[in-house]
Formats: sequence, structure tokens, C-alpha cells
Amino acid sequence: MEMASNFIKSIIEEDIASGKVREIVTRFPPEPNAYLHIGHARAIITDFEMARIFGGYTNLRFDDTNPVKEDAMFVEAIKEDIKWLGYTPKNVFFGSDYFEESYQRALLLIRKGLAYVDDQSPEEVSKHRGTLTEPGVESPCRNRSVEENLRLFQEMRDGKYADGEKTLRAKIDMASPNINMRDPVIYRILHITHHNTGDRWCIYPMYDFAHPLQDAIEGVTHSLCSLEYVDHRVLYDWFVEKCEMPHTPHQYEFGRLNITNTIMSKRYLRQLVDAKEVRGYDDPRMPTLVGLRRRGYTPEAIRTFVIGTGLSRINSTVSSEMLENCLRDDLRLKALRVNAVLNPLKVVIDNYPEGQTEWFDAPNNNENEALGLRKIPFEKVVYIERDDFAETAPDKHWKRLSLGLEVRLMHTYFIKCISVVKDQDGTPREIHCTYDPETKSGTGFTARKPNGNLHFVAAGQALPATFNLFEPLMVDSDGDRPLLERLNRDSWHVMNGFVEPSLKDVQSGDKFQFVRNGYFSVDYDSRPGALVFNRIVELKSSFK
RNA sequence: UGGGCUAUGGCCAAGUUGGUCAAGGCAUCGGACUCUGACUCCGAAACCGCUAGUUCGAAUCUAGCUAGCCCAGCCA
Repeated sequence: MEMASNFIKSIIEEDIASGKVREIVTRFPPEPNAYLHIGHARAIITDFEMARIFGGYTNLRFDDTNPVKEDAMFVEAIKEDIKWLGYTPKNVFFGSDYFEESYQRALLLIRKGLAYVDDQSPEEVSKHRGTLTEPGVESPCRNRSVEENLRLFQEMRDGKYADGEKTLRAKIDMASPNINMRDPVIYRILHITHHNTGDRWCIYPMYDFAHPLQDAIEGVTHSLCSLEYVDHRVLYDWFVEKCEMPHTPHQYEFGRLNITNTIMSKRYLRQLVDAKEVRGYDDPRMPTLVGLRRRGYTPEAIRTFVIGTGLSRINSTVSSEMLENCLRDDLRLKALRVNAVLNPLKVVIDNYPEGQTEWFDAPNNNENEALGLRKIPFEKVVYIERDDFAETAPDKHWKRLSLGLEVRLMHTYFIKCISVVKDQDGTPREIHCTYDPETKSGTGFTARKPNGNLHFVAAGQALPATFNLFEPLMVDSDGDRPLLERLNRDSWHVMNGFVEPSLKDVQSGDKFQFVRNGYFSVDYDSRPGALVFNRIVELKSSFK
């Protein structure tokens, strides 16, 4: 699937047409402090696709300028997720690779009288910043001499000051209506060991200063980010210009991607894990890439979803059904369509010989012959879904089994229900049927129409299996109450049933369509003899 | 009158030298087909946030208005 027309693509096309840029270079700059989720997928896919479409390339750059928040463990996880999505960065860099250069550029700013060391405490800085409607007040340190600033900044670097004691600030405009321009802090003191640079530095650049410099150093042409950075763009441009960067990157912003009934913020996801409301970041109900992967989502489905939802300057909330549809679409012709009974009801076929097993050919995918055939067994005792039987048909639209009605067990025979054995409470324990040898599949029998086609599993050949069915962790319609209050605590249902024998040797991650039910993926915990399947999505159904 | 951004059917989203019926996807509702109530195939809905202008003609131009989102971390 190709990306449709969107405003960023148009900008790039114009830039190429006008000769403004020759090769497109983008970057994906995650901060290594969390697992990636499907919201990030939009950024990743946009960054990589934009470069790919125009024959350029994309760098992966870990934005590790704040050692208090970051963790090397996420570096590998993020690399893995990007690879899984199908992308390969041209280079893998770290923001910390540019600490020395950033430092030199800060020095340049100081020499040009465009940066100064401030002695104010964080509280004072905050107080003097002003408000949305009132200008800020200038720091008493604002007009220090270049020499003094140079000396102080050197001392900051040398570790003479404690955390928070001093900062380096850009000298811009304390009265700017854009608060980002009110002398933003560009270096802060942090006596902490950095996962990459160890104890080499105790001053670290802020995002607003570091990011444009990193982009410029790498030769990024189009620096794509989300809408909340619109107000930072003027600062971005200011730093590139004032620091005299030899290359001028440009920032473009697009809206974030949200999905209905899906929690997407780092904070909430962490909360779910910490509160043990889910089994970890790779819980199949989580919107993290590791969670979606475990659930069984394919990278292709995620890519078509992201590309299909388009790109604009609106923070959009796309229906989760769209994502589900992308998964079905991806697996429709790829997945083997096999039989699984999640909630079994025993069916005894009275007139079928005891101990006999007949093997029938069944297409693995009736829309894709290339996937071939497999054998499925038929026997005297089989299982069907409990939902596929009702003692008396509820209405004329009922296309399943009932007393006196005849249905086809797919790829085998018609069976007719003649009696029901019930438990004390009235629930059917088993039902008795007869089969009609005349109706054998493949013989071209057309004398009667069955009242439906049911999937089944022959009892003697059935493999026991566990099925995990999922619901959203929360529902949007629950309003604005705190997350943990509107959590759906019954979002994971476990069913125990059977699958057909052809599934004996499935491997973790294998995907199937369980006929008339949905798409399933073999869970990581699945073992031969103890199969575990996760339902990725249900099949659509017009059954009411 | 702080600054910035946005506004096209239920949800996304094309469309910007003004002019064939305002793409497409998801969802929804009908119908056909079917050895999956799946798939597939037909059919159905918007006058483009509002108002007033410019024009033979505007979603596309102008003015005013309304609504939503973002910004006061030594976070990113």
C-alpha cells in the first residue's frame, strides 16, 4: 500500500521540484524510556515512508539527553520494534553522540552574546517566566559579560555546581507571546551517570537546543514531529541559525494518531503494568507494539492501518474497527482456515459406525487454492459450538442446528438432530443426530439444502486447546473518570475447547482463521499438547 | 484582542491556478451470492464549522464570528 496524498508529501515534492533539497533525510527520534505503541507507529511509518518514497533514508536516533529518565534496556526493544515493522534505519545514532558538538555550539552562542549563565533557582525561573498573558521579567544575570559567562559555563561543565544551581539560557525575548522564546534553558546540571557517556558530562542540553542541532548535524532535511511542537519551531529555526549550523533542517508537524477504546499515553500504560492490571507491556490487550505482536497483529496490518488513515494536522481518533479490518484484510488470503471449537457440545451420530474414522479433503483457504488441502477426520462423536445448537430454532433466520433440523458439518455430511440429553438444570449435555451418507461432500449432492454449515471437530482426533479472547481494556464511552476506575476488568476470557488434528505442530506466532469465529495466533506460552491461541480479531458478522 | 494550530458524511481523509455527479477506506442500513451468518458483488447518506461578501460560478478567494486542541518542566 502506498501512502496517499498528504500535506507533508506535497511539501517534499515541492522541495524536490524547486531544487531546495536533493536527497530526503528523515529521522525517528524516540526517547529510550518506554515501549513503543501503535501511536508511535504513525511517526515511524511516516518518517521511513517519506524517505523511501523519494529515494532518501532515515536515521534512528535515540534522544538520550536526559539521563534521569532513560534506560538502555529500551534501546534494544525499540530497535526490535522498528525492525519488526519492516524498517531498517540507515544509521543508528544517539543524541549523546553530539554532546561535544552541542557544547561547542553553546560556547558560540555565549561568545555571540546570545546565551548566559543564570543563577536563578528553578522556582525563580518559573516565577519570572510570566504567564500566558503577562510578559516575563529578565533575569538579573542576563547581562553578564561574555567572559564571565564563558568562565561560569566552564565551571558548570567542570562540576563546580550542584544540580539546579545554575543553567545556561538562550538570550531571546522575555516578553515574547511565545513562552518558548522567553530565554529558554538550554543546559542544566545533572550529576548522574549517563547510560552512554557515563560520568563524562554533568551538564546536559535540553531538547529544544539539542534537537535542531542533531538534525542539522545529520543532514536531516525534513524533521517530522507532532503538533505540540508547532510553537517550538521558531526556536528550532533560531538555534539552527544562531549556532551557524552548516545545514538547515526544517521541522514539520502532524497530528497524533489515537484509536477508539485504546489508551495510548505512556503514563497510563505504565500505570496498568505497575498496578498489575495487565500482565506486562506485552500483554495481548496492550496497544504497545510488543503487545500487538503477541496478540497476533501483523506488521503489514499495522502499516496499512497507519497509511490508510492518512496524515493531517489534526489529532485524529480512528475507530478500532479500522485496525481490526486491516488485520482481517492481511490474513484473509494468507491464513489457513481451520476448525476449532471453543465451547464444545458433544454430538453423537447414532447411525455412524462405532470406531470408524473417515478422512476428508478440505481446502486450507477456499479463496486461495495455492494453500492446498488438508485432511480432516469424521467420526461418530464430534464437537460443535454450543452456540450453534438451540433445542428449538429461535426464528426463521436461524441457520444452525435444532431438534429436527438438518445442517452440514463442513466438508463432510449433513446431520439431523433427533434428541437432546440435558443436565438437571436443562442445559444440553449431548445431542444425538443421524447423518445421511447421500449428502457426502464432494459428491455433488444438491437434493436438499442444509439449514446452515457448521464447523466441528471429531472427538477422537481433537486436540485440546486454550483460547484467549480479549475485549478492550477500557471503553471511551465511560467518560473522563480516572483510568483505573473505568478499566474493563473482565477483558480477558479463557475458553477451553478443541482444534482439529492438523494443528498438532503449530509454532508460536502462527496465525489461523478459525472458521466462523475469527483470526487467532499461537501464543508464546503454547506448547505441544497444551496449545494456546490468542484471538486477534473476530470475523465480521451480520448475525443479530 | 496573550500566542499558536485546526474545522469536509458516524470515524479517518482526498480535494487548494475557483467550474464534469465533493475521491477512497472504516462503520451503518438494504439486497444478491455462499459448504464460513465470513469473503465477494450491487445499492443507500455530506452542499464542505457559522454568517456575510467577491464572482456567471467557491469546499477552494475576502471579512467577521463560533468551536476544539496546544503552550507558563532546569521533560520530550
